[in-house]
Amino acid sequence: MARIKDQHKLEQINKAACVLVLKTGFAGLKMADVAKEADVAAGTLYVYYPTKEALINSLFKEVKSEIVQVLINPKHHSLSFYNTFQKMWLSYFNFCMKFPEKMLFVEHFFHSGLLSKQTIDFAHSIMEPVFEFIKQAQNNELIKKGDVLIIQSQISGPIHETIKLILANKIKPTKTNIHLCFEMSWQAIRK
Amino acid sequence: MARIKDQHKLEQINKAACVLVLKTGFAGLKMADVAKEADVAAGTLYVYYPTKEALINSLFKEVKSEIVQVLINPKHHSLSFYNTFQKMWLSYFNFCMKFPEKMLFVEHFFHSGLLSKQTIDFAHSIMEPVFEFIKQAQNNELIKKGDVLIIQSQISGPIHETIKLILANKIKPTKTNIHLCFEMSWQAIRK
DNA sequence: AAAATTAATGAATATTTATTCGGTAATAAA
DNA sequence: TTTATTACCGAATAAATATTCATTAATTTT
Repeated sequence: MARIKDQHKLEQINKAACVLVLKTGFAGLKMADVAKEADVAAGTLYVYYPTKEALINSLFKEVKSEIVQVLINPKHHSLSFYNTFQKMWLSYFNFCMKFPEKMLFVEHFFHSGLLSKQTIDFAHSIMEPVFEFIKQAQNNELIKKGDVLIIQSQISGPIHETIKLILANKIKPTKTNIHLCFEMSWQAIRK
Repeated sequence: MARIKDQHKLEQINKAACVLVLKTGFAGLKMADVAKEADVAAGTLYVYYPTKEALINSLFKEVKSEIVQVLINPKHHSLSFYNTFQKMWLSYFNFCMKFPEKMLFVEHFFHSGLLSKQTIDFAHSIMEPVFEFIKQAQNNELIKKGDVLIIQSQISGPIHETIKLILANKIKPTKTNIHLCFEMSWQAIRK
């Protein structure tokens, strides 16, 4: 009956927005630039999102979901905790290396004041399975007790900082460096 | 011969900028808002800084210097490495708790693309004494070998994430939580 | 193939925000 | 006390940026 929206175009827009956040920081995120990078007209952005704020919130949710999916890979759940943790850690590290713009996008916007409360709550709730995974390990006396959020920050914090240093060309993503980063996180959380 | 600049007013402006970054994120940093928060006229900002970019760069350098001064307190240098490290860690943690706007300001802007290369280089060079401290401990076989930047990211990363969680009211800054955070970092870096 | 529907366009417009500047007020030197 | 100098003000302006909308192009249905 009518022309339908081009899903590919939406992906182009989302990717463009992520890439630009990485390149220019999110203070520099301009709708005109997003349109140019996505190779669409400025007006087209408003076919998919009513406002810039909506674009950012929607994109944030999508990327955050993608990250959680990277973390909770059912394929890794049959293994021992250490092995599952190791796979999880590596998956996330590799994801960040492959799509630094996505990691930075989420990092930058999370505490930016630009996201709606609804979006923030969504971000926390979607992480529940990950927290459950940590809690179970605590109950089995495999890792330290305490608030799961603090445990988690000991894992994600160093990864993020390390990736940033790699992006800034201050360190190289060598096997040695990556292994050191993982090993330290493991020593941090283990009993 | 003439009226002189009011140092206090400059401090007001700097503090206002930091506070607003914390409140609204730095994408929302507007010169008019800074002026209002600092209780000065918009034009006054341009007495102290030629542009918004200059304001941000100057402020960044100032706050980063302040942070480094917190880290390298000569009073702590006579102690054992563990004790010095502990004091250092606590000083920094307390600083972040007391002035979260400063920590977040530096965090946010460091990878924002808004800082000049000169400012970024300054930030790295000023950290040298801290890196030296870490290297010495490595030579004395007290902590793990490897790139000092990776060691450092294992310490600052969790602190930053934890402070952010506290600010977001997701966890409380109890003795237990703070101690857990410290203990994990120590276990991460120790030999 | 024609009609109907809506995606897509991009120049024009609205809005927001950085910056300027003529005037005023405060302070230091003469 | 007078004069010189400059901080300070804030409304006006300039610049940057988000958003609209009349039009066109593409796609689906009949």
